Amino acid sequence: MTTATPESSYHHGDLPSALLAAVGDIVIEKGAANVSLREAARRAGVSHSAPAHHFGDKDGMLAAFSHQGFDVLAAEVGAALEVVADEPPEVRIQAAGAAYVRFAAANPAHFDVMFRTGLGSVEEASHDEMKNTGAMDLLKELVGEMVVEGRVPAEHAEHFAVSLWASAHGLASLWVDGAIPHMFPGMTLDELLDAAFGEAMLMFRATSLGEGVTV
Amino acid sequence: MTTATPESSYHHGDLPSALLAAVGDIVIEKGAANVSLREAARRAGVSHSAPAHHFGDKDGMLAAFSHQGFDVLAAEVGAALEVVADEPPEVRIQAAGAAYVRFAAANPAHFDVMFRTGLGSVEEASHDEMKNTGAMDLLKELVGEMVVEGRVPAEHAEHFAVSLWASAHGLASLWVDGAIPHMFPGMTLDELLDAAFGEAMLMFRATSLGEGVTV
DNA sequence: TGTACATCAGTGAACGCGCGTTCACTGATGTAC
DNA sequence: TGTACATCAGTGAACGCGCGTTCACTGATGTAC
Repeated sequence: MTTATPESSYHHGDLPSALLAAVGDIVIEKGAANVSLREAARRAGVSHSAPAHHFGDKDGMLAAFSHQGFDVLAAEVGAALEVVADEPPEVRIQAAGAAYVRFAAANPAHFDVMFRTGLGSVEEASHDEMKNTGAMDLLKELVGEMVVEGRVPAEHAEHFAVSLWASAHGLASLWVDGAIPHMFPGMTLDELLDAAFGEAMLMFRATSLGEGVTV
Repeated sequence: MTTATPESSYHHGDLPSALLAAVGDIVIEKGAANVSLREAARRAGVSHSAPAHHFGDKDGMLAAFSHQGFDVLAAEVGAALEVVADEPPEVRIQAAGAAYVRFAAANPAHFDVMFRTGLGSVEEASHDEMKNTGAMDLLKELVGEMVVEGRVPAEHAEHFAVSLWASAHGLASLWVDGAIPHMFPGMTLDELLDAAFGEAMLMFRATSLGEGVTV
């Protein structure tokens, strides 16, 4: 049993991971805007020019952090779906939506960099990640199953999909930045997930879309 | 008729407004993280130390920009509600939600700074603005009317309110950062607002909340 | 109408700071023979 | 087992930059009398 921390070694062992962990800490403590190569290096206990070795430049480091988040998100949604693999599509949509919001709540720094970094920044890269992990395909596929089973009129499938995505994304955003706990103290995430993705709600959304009065 | 631009004058005329307009442009072009006092001053054609005169410091300038956004949001939601003042509460909720999303789509820079500046920044100030403009009170009041009319069980009122807020906020976020147009090209905002806040949808949400199967 | 003065708006030089990036380097590790 | 060498990981000095903030200043405007 060797000492767990090889602190006298010249090589770090797993510097990329340590740097990404540092990025997460910085985002939580000082906001995504204050992430810097030098600060991440400092926290990883390494010279300020070391990060460039692994990530090329600052954008590269943030992109790696974001990518890590998309991997975790995909894994967690996937795991949630395995549990309900044999259930009808509305139950699986419910599970996927809940996993999306829970991911955000559990990984606020990642969610922030992935989706909330703001206008003019790495947006397009994020959209591509979203496509590459197949998240959007998955949503469309689940909605597609509901169409096949006759539960969603084909012409409303896309609106249904976007509407679900927006519910999940809005819940995640407001929860992560503390707005919900601030305005409605004591409310739990489980209650909210149930209100937004409860089965009765999903079934109604699926069938009634487009039948409402025009705004 | 004098020349519209008093360019030789020492005093600007309305420098605060010009600076806030510059902030908006910077947010759109380079992201909220790249807003600086000096860049705003440059765009307003004024010395780099002028902004401090009006806003104190950088945080003050961003707070003023955010405040301006909350004012516009409150005005637009108010105007939308006047049109439907005599309608039942679910119609007014629909109108308010649509106004919220339309505000974001029309003022992406403001929406970004108000709500999406990220963890660790001016969050708490934003929550307070939200309270001060009475936006949250308004939502609670409208939902309260539905409770009084027996359309929402009192114990589900808060979940209903949050669920509506999340839908609006998610739609606004995904629309503003281009995710929806990117994933679902050709979709219009009106279609989405109808899907999310259509009257049938609202009525169902109001009555069915909490009756779904637990997640 | 004119003068004195206070107030306000904007200037420009100066400061110190943290940053991203480059580059020649050195320490450590692995591999071929 | 030992040696030579290539490759990789991290160092530290140096650069130039844009920034926020301060401060004594000056130009313009308004107000009291």
